Parts: sequence; C-alpha cells; structure tokens
Amino acid sequence: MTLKKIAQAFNVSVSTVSKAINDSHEISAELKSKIQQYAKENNYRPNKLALNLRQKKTKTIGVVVPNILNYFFTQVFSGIEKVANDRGYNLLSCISDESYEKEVKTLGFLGGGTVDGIIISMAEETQFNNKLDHIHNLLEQQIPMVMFDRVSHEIECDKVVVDDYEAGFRTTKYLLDTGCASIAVVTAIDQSSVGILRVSGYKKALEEASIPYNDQLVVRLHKNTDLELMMSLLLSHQKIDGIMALDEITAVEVLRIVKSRGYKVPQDISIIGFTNGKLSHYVTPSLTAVSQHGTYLGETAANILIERMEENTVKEFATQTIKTSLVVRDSTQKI
Amino acid sequence: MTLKKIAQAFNVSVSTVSKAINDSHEISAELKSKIQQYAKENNYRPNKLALNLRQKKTKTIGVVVPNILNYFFTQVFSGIEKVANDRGYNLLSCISDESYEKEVKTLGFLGGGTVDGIIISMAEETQFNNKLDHIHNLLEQQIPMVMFDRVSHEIECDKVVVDDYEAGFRTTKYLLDTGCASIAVVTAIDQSSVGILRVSGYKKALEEASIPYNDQLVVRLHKNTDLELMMSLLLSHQKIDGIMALDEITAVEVLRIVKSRGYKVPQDISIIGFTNGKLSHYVTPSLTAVSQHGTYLGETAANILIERMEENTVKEFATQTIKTSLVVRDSTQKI
DNA sequence: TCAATCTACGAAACCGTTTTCGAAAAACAA
DNA sequence: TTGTTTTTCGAAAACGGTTTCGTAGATTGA
Repeated sequence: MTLKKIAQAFNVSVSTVSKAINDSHEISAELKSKIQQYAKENNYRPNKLALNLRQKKTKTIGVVVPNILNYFFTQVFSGIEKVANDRGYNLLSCISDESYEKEVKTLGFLGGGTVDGIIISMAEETQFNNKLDHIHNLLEQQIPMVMFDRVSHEIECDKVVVDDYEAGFRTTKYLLDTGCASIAVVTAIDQSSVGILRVSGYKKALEEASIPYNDQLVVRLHKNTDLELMMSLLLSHQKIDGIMALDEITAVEVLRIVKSRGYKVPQDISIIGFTNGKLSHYVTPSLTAVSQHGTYLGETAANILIERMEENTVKEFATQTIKTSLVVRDSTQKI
Repeated sequence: MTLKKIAQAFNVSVSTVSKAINDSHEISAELKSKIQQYAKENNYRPNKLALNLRQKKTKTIGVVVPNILNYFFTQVFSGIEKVANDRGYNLLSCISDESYEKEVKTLGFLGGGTVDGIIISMAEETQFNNKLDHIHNLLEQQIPMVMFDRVSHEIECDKVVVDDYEAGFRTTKYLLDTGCASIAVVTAIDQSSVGILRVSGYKKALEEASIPYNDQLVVRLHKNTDLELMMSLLLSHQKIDGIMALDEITAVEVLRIVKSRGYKVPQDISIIGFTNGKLSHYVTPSLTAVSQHGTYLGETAANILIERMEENTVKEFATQTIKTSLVVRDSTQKI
C-alpha cells in the first residue's frame, strides 16, 4: 500500500491522497472520508524511510554501550528508554562489547542520518588506546552526542558522569571509619577512566589518613586472569581488613572467595562493591555498595540529548555529574 | 556533504559522482580518484535513509522484549545481537514493559519499512487479554517475524520456544526424586503462556507420582502483592518441603524469606528457580536452577529470522523448541 | 453583470541515493 | 576514410512521501 496505489484506485493524484490522509482542509469532506476509509481498510502505513528522508529526521536515538550484561549499563539503558519513549523518540541500540573495532563499526553505521542523536559510553579498549578518530568523525557530521560514564575530555560534547573520584574517596573513608586499616582494591576496569578515578579517590583517602599507599594492595584483573589465585596471593602476603571492588561481579566474586577461605565478613574483612544491583542485595551477607543511580543517569543523558537536538540556539557543552550514594548493608562493620 | 555538493564542486553530474564513489568502471581513473579523495577529505557518508528507501531494505532487525532488567531477556538480547552483528544486521530495540498499549505503539513504529524483520516476545498483558490485532496487522504488511518464549499459537509465524511443560515436569520430578513430598509453586507470571505451561508440567509430575494436586500450593503473584505475606500464609497452613519458583527474582526472594523464617535450605525445604542467572549462582545457598539457554535461544531466533528475510522461496513456518537443563546446586538435596 | 474570492484538486519540486539508458567523443579496425 | 566499438559522462526515473504553487470552476459581493 502506497499513496500511489490509493491514488490509482480513486483516479486522483498522489498529492490529493496525501492531503486527504493528513486531513487537509483542501480536500472535500466527501472525498476525504472515502480515501481515509479505503486507507484504513487496506491498513495503509506511511513509509517511515520516505518520511524521514523528507523531513531530515528520524526521531531515533542511537545508544552505544560496552556491555549489556552489566547491570549498571542495563539500568542506564532502561533510564534512557523511559525518557526517550516519553518524549517520542525510539532507540537504536548497539553493543560495542568493549571492543574498539566494533565501536568504530557501530559509529560508522549510526552516522549518515540513521539517527538524530547519539548516547555513548566508550569501550574500555577505546579508552585505553585513546583512539578517538571515529568519534571526532561523527561530531563533524554535526550530530548531537552525549557521552556518559566512560568519557574522554578530548571530545567536545555534553557529558554525564558519575563522581567516581569522590566515590572512591568516600568509600575508602567509610571503610577507614569503620575501623579498617589495611584496605585493598580489586579492579577489573583499571584501563577505563572510571576505574582510574576511583583508585585516585582511594589514594587521596589514604593520604588524608596518613596511610602510605601500597601498590601491592591494588589487584588488577584482566581477561583470563585468575581471580582466585590473585586473591590467594593478596591474602597470604598482606594483612587485609577491607576490600573495595570496582564492579558488582568482582565484588561478589571477592566475597565468595574470601568466605571460602574462612574469613568472616565483615568481622575479619569488610567488602564494598560498586554498582548497587540485585546481586549486592541478595548475596549473603548482603553487600554494602556504591549506587551510581544508573537509571537516573540514563534519564539525565536522554533529556540532555533531546534538549540539544530540539533546540536551535547553540548552547555551550556541559558536563553533569551524578552524585553517588553508599548503600550500607551487612558486608561492612557498623560505625 | 551530499552527492550534489560534490557534483557542484567538480562541475559534473550527480550520477557521475555516485559512480565515482562506488568505483564504477564507467568513470575515468583520473576523475574517480579526484572525486574519491575529495569525498574522503570532506568525510562524505552516504545518507542511509536515501539508500534504504532506494533499496527497500534497512538491514535492521526490530527486537521487542517485555523487560530488559530480567536476566533471561538480557541474555536472549545478547544472543540476538551477536548473530545479527555477525550477519551484517543492526538492532532496533524496544521494551514493551509488559504493557499491551506500549506494545501496540512499538509495533506501529516498527511497521512501515523501519525494519526488515522483527523478533518479539509478547507482553504479559497482551497474552492475558489475547488481543492480537496489532500483531496481525504487522504480518499483513508481509514483514518477517519470529516470536520467542511468550508466543501465541494463533499467530502464524516462526517461533522459538522453551520447553516449559517439560521443564516444569522434570523440575517437579527432580524435587520428588530428592525426597520432597509436598511441593509448592510460586509464580509471578501466571498469566503468560510460559507460566501456565510450567504449572501444567508440575501437575503432570504430581499425577504420575499419584500425589493429588492442591491449588493452595500454587502461589500467584501480581503487581503489588506482598510475597512475604503470601509465603507466610503458605508456610503456616501447609507442610512444604519443596518450592519451584518460576523466575529468578522470585526464587531468590523465596529463598530469602524461607531462610529468614528459620527453615534450613535444602534440609527443610528445597528450592528450584527458573532462569540460570548470576543471582542463582552467587546466592547462599546457591540455587539449583532451570537454564533456558537464553543466549542460544536468541541466536537461534536471529538466525531463523535472517534466513527468512534473505530467502526468496516460501517455506512453511516452523516452531523450534529449546531444551532446558537443570543446573544442580546447593538449594536441593542430593539424590 | 463583472470582478473578486473560495473551493478543490493537480503538477511539480524536493529529500539523497542508485541505476538504466542514451549519446558524444575518442579509439580502433578495415 | 569510414564504420564499429569503447570510453566516459549526463539525463532521467525511481524509491514514497510532503508541500508549495497554480488554476479551473464555483461562489460571493456590489
């Protein structure tokens, strides 16, 4: 069913049909209702591609996340979806899988009019290698973009970030306040901006407490590294009474390993994880965790992007910081 | 940057530029290289909308899932994404949020040329009310579709389902085999096809074991029902030694409540959940769970859809069933 | 009655691309 | 030289809509 087909059926012009269907006053009531009825009966739907091409917009937002099985990103995605939906936009979602190559491919696809705007969190590989050409290319096409969480200050666009430095600082401080003296960090994201910031906050807190920083206490996990082994080394060589894990899965794994080695949590060792997801809630003991308010972050990012897309005046790029909060549960001692 | 702009710059026609960029032999090597270089320098990207309109395909698959925060659907999504990506397709993803209205809206958007094919799992509300007009409308537009998990036999299309009846049967049987005699079911999805099938399997297993079915043992959760209260009623009025929970969150909640009321798991009560996600793995005691192999299911669905989209011959619609498997952990007694 | 205004429709441009076909110019063959 | 083939490019149609503008005929006003 196209306008042309309908036009032929009534022996009128395409423009007449278009106007009739759009309820234009230029068409007589009689003809209009006949055409409208015919269109409904044959369940005519205007072709979106043609429309988009004509109006030069798609009402679609491209979302690029590194990993959908990570609860934080799922939450962000959910927040974006909510706002986008409310404001009449649709989502074209892509997963970069933490791979630079896939991110390049994805952004290439999103360019060229496919979407009206983009929300992206960089792949860890991209951040580590700091290759940003593909992102710059996109921006040259004048397409509105907002980066979140894993951002780069070399890119000029709107950003929404979590206050990771502050979070790292406060988390460490909280552990100190509960009586911990020797705090380790376990990170699976030491090549991404957020991981680095959190460790910086950790160092700052130690410094303020006049505790010398010991790099041996920072366990860095990469693909295929054996967490069990690393923890074994850590625990047998160092006296540890607090652990900050930089993502939820790692936190839960650390908890499992620590428990299996006979330590009591939190009596012997306190544990705090990042990302306040279902796992932290249901694990035993339940995990004290840093909430990044993923859903709210996603909503914020979507709102900023849509404002940017719909406004005509040029506003300066801004970076909004989402405050984290510590959800205290049973894996840390009472103050 | 459009072909027209480039054409003006070189004072040639649009068609010449198009051919030059596509490396056609019709254009002289000299002019070709000049145009190609110019295009690269100004980082020209062909407009996707125009291309799609012209070729009448978008290389995009629409995915509609009821709920992205559910691990099973996340897994399926991940599987779809993998295959789609490998085979050169992109994903336009929509969340129906278990709402009929939103599903209608979403499908309306996906029709009309936006995507080449659709993968969908129905919202619970849609299944319950059995309103299928919006789906029939879509199919009338000749757009290939595959339904998964929450399907309707009234719709003629390819389907990928989990063997829920069998799973319900075998799960119950397993509990019986481990010595359970009074098995309850807790379901938050009793209005969806999969929930109903699982309960049917449960009944069948009881029947085979000559245990009379007792409807009081089936706890049905809806929005805003207080699980804590329901469990309290169940446990105080009935002697229960086994519980089958039809989704992961419910299983974990049930575990928590049962534990908090002083029962030992699995000594006093065994628990089996559906969906083998991270939660089941990390919870204490770890949960025996039915794996629906979500990722594989997603891959299968994507492959079927792409075959359907790319083939010209008309094949009959088929329903593929994914076998479940029971992942035995610590919330059930040893056989 | 004549001009001005309305009504109701059609022609054509446009969005950005591909592709078919036609044709001028150049190269080649006899 | 003349006919034939290549090479190289442009015109135009097509995809499916929207929208501006033009206009024939009907209606209105004085």
